This record gives sequence, C-alpha cells and structure tokens, in this order.
Amino acid sequence: MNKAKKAKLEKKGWKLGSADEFLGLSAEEAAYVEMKLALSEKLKEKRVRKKLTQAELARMTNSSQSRIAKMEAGDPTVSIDLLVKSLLALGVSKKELGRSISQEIAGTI
Amino acid sequence: MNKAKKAKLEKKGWKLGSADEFLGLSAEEAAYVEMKLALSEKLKEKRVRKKLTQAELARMTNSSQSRIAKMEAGDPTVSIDLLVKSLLALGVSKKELGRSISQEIAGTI
DNA sequence: TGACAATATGTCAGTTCTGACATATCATAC
DNA sequence: GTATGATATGTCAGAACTGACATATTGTCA
Repeated sequence: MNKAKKAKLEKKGWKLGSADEFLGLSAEEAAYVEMKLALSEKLKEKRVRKKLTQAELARMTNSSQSRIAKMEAGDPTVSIDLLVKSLLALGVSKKELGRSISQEIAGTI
Repeated sequence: MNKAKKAKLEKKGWKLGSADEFLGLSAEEAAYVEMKLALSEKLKEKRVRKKLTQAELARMTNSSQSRIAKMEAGDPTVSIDLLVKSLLALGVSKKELGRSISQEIAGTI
C-alpha cells in the first residue's frame, strides 16, 4: 500500500497502525482494508445497476440511507458483516462475494 | 437448508427467522450463516495445521482463548470481521479467503 | 487411577457498530 | 435563479461484539 493511498484512507477516518512494513501498514491491515473497500464498491455497483436509491436499499435491509451512504463511502465504522448482509440482500451469490473479496486493487501492495 | 441443520444451528444459539421459504430460512440468511461457518472451519484448520494452541493464536491476535474457541465453534456472537482478521493474522491470503467464502457446504440449500 | 494441557462454555463490563435523525451538499430539471 | 430528489456528513442512544475471567469438559499421558 502506497503512502498516498494510506493518507487518503486516514482522511476517511481509518486508524491505521504503522511501522510494521515499508510504508507503515502491515500486510494484514492492508488486506483487511482492501477487502472492505472492494465490498463497498461492489455494493454501490450492484445497487446502481438495479436502479435502487440508497433509501430504497435501506428499506429492503432494515437499515438507513445514511448507513448505506457510509457503506458505499468506505467508512471505517461499517462492519464486513453489514456489507455482506447488504450484498446478499441485493442478490449477490456467495460465489460472486468470494470473487470480490479475492480481488486485487490496482496500485496497492 | 434442511430442518436438521437449522435445528442444530439454533441449538448453537443462532436466531434464525422463519417463514420466508420452504423450510423457514431465507436464502440470504442461509448464505450468511454458511459463510461464517466456512470461515470458522477454515480458522480451525489453519490453526491446527500451524500447530498453534487457541491460547497462542489468541496472543498473536490480542484476543482470548475463549473467543478463539467460540470462533471455531461457530458461535453466533462472533463477527465476520473478527474471523477475517484472525485468518489474515494466520497468513491466509485474500484469494484463499475468497475461496473459502464461495464454498458450497454439502447438504445445504 | 490422577495429573496436566487443551478446549469448551458462561458471564459481563467496556468497546464498537447500528439505525435514526438532522442537516448539508450535489445533481438535474424547469 | 430555485425546486426537487438523491447522496453525504455528523451525532448519539441503544444494540451487538469483544476480551477477560472463571470454570467445566475433554483428551492424553503415565
């Protein structure tokens, strides 16, 4: 994970430890953050493709528009659990979910 | 998901809604539970393969022996986040994690 | 058998996540 | 312009999760 990316994440509110590796983010931390961001992007992509508003998806999942917005924005207060439940509610299969998680993000590590 | 499996999970403490589908568990609920169980099993498998005790893994992850035990037992109070973080700490790659999540469990759905 | 290490189970106070709400910003149409 | 719908941001009380601890159970030696 490069320095610019780390700075961008910290601006978003992520608290990233440092000093483990070359640019201050352990491989595990990086993988964890990247997974969550991949799920965020998948969620937005799926919702938009289905032509749902955030408010509509919120209703479908007993959540709220603001939490959906935070999920899509990659807010660090959102759990993987919530992202996964939301994606499943959008009809994403376990297989597709697994693929999203495996995904490498350009420009990292 | 069949009736016996559902009963077994409920005995473990899972609160599963009902009435959505044929045997009372929506496809999304089933997929969510199966994902967590797949991660549980992966965790145990990885820990054992590395010849670590639960207490040792707990130390490595700033957790506790009892929580590791609950993770491996598929306890519903364990989050996917914690499972994922623990697996990453054991050196599992995003790719392998994704594969675990995609996995179909014999005898379900 | 008993002693010991590992794992399982139960509980709980502190922490984190959540939905809800208010409000701000952005986009598109008129 | 400004009205309207959608999305973003900030806050917070209540819900869910967590590590820690105590204790029970299980497994494996001699």
